[in-house]
Amino acid sequence: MAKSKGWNPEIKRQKILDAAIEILNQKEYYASPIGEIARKAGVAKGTIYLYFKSKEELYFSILFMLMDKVWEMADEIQKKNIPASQKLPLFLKKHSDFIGRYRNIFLSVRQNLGSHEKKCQQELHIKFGELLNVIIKIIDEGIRKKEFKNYPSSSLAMLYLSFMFVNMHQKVDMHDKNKMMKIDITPKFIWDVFLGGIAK
Amino acid sequence: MAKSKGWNPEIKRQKILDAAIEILNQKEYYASPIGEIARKAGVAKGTIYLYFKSKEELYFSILFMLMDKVWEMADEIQKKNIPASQKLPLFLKKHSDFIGRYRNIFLSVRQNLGSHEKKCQQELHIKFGELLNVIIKIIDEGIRKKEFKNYPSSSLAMLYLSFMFVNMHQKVDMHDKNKMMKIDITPKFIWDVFLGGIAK
Amino acid sequence: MAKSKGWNPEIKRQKILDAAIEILNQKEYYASPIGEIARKAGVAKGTIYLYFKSKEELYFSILFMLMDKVWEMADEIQKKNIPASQKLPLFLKKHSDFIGRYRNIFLSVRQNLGSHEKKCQQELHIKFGELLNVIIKIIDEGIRKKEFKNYPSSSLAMLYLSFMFVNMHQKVDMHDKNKMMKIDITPKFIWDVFLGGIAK
Amino acid sequence: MAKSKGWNPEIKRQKILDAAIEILNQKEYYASPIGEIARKAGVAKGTIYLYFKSKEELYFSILFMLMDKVWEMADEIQKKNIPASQKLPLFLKKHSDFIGRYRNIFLSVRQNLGSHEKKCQQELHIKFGELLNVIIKIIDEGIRKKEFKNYPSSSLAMLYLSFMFVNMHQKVDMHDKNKMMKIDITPKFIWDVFLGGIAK
DNA sequence: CATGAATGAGGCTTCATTCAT
DNA sequence: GATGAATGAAGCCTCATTCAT
Repeated sequence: MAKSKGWNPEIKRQKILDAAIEILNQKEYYASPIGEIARKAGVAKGTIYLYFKSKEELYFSILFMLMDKVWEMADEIQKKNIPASQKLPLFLKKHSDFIGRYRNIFLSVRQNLGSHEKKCQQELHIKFGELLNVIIKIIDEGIRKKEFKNYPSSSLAMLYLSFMFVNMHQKVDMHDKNKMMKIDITPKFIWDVFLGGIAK
Repeated sequence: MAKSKGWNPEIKRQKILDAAIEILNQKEYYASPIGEIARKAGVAKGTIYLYFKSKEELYFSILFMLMDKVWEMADEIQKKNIPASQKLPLFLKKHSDFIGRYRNIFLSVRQNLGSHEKKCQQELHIKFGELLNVIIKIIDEGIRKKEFKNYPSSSLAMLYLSFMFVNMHQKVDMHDKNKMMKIDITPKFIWDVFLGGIAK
Repeated sequence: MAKSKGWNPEIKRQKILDAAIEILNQKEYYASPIGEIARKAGVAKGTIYLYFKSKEELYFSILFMLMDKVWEMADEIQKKNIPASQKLPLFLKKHSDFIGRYRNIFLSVRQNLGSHEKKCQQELHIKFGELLNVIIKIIDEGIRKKEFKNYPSSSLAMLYLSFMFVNMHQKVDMHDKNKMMKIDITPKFIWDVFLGGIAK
Repeated sequence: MAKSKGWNPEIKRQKILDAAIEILNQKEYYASPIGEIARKAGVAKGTIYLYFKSKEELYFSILFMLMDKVWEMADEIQKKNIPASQKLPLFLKKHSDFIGRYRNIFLSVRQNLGSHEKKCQQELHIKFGELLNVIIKIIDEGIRKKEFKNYPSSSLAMLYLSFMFVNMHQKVDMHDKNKMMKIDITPKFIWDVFLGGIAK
């Protein structure tokens, strides 16, 4: 801040984060060398260590950033003046695009929940709690307004959030019919089921 | 000759698999050195390579085994002479314990779907297709019998299967209330929502 | 010797040697696992260690055997009642077939002259000396009979023996003419040059 | 930038090459661990991989370098304005020292001609062809000028080149006389025989 | 004698991290 | 601040050798 000739450390930091996100979304953490991230970011390997203490910190910085963005989306929607039964599908749709671009990173979060780095794991946990909280608020509101059944809101919110990780638009091999089948799951479909159930 | 008396390759193979499963369920593939698996299995590193061609083959053997078991559960239930609307929650309940013990391994499957080792990836894909197929059969049956709405059965099956990965009985930090909250999601709860929806 | 039911350890020993020779002639010593030799010989890995103290001893046993055979060839020819100028090309021709089949093993001898295993290296050295001796005898005889010039016979013998390792019937890429060229070196050609020189 | 002052990649590369050459000249490729080469070069194991993609590439770099030097020697002599019958012994003498220091490496070339790494093997083959070509030119010239007999020049060249691998100045155990004998083969001696033959 | 499962040392290679420039 | 050469720990895997059967 307030550096002389229009140079901004935040910009370089972001460049590194962007490069890392792109790579970490394609490959596993352990298959994504710092060197490759540095090359894609257009900086030297050593430079990354000026902005992040370690590879792990870089990784968690990404997760935090993404979680924050998801939280912002949810929070923004939560504040809207529309019924809860419109907020939830709206958020589902909005973040489905967002998540789509970062699905692998998010999946790895869940897998790594329970790793070493205590400090970061905890913060991640907290951030997840905050997100869950926003959803709970929306659901509580819906229940209060008699839009939703009187299920425990936290459990509903948890179930709802797990839809974040549903693979949309999957292609699956169906062996006995000997051909590839495209299974189109849309946010709208998920919401319809979540709202109305499948029972006739 | 020589392997006469009390020697059984299957037992040792299983010992290795068990050790690997335990470790791979805690950490990522890349964070689970063969040496650690060997130590836990009580054998030498080299011994593992008598039973598995490579670390990757060991990994996929586990995935295949687990997928097969899940498929068997589903298939067994599918053949029962009860309505589809009882089959689905039954499967959900039955495998929820099973999955619980191996959740992280299953999660890593999803993350890694799309990695290197073409041959194995394909087989995994096929196995997943077979599992999906069993669920589709059940749902198709339910639709035919007018138990379920007329949604595309493959999409419903996919959504249903994604419940496999829902974290049951979660503990989550709720920051603004400054305390840990236990969120109890049971198979029954999931099924109630899936069947009847949340709309009042 | 004198075992009961017509069983002969020498036969099994030879079977192992034959298998090892075949493999060691195709690949390097370090690229020829004992296991592969055992498989080709139709015995168990452990069995090899009943006949040879170590892989290295097996290797040297082969070298010794081959050297002995070459020596026998030379010695047999040396004793013939023909002029030295016929003995040398005869030996050249005879052993060129023999060597052809075992060239790589022989080449590795030269390369390994100077390794660890003092004991074996020394014996190999001695065996080479004995072979050299036979050739020297022939040449000395030729010199005495005025067939050959009065060069130091040991040096001539050494030079002569080095022809053992000439690659006969080579195919070589000639780049500037952009095609493969077959270079046919025969024992007779070598002898003609050795005897008469290339000067016009 | 940063590599500014006293740093030269070629120097370190050469240091590694020198160390590798020294070791590879004493032992087989497979008996020469990268670790030992690194230690002799005074660098860490990992450093070697900054300059060479793999152990195999390091090995072939050495072979290429040596082959190039031999080729240069030959080419330089070929261009001289002296009769072919002086060029050949000159080359023999000049490279005999050079080869002497690297004999085992050269021998391993011959042994390994026909191994894995297709790409490198082929380049090596081509380099050998180029060297052979220079010698052929000299011999062709000698034949044209009636210095040499009208033998096929390629075969003569091949035979001539095989003298590269003759062990000069050998010490051999002569067992029946119970003493070590020194056999002094000089380039001049080889040339005398090659030129004039041994026949009286 | 014969077997082959088991061992573990040791080889190659990758990559996070450091540090002199 | 920025760089990237250097490091060396650590991972996967092979294979000579042993030993219980």
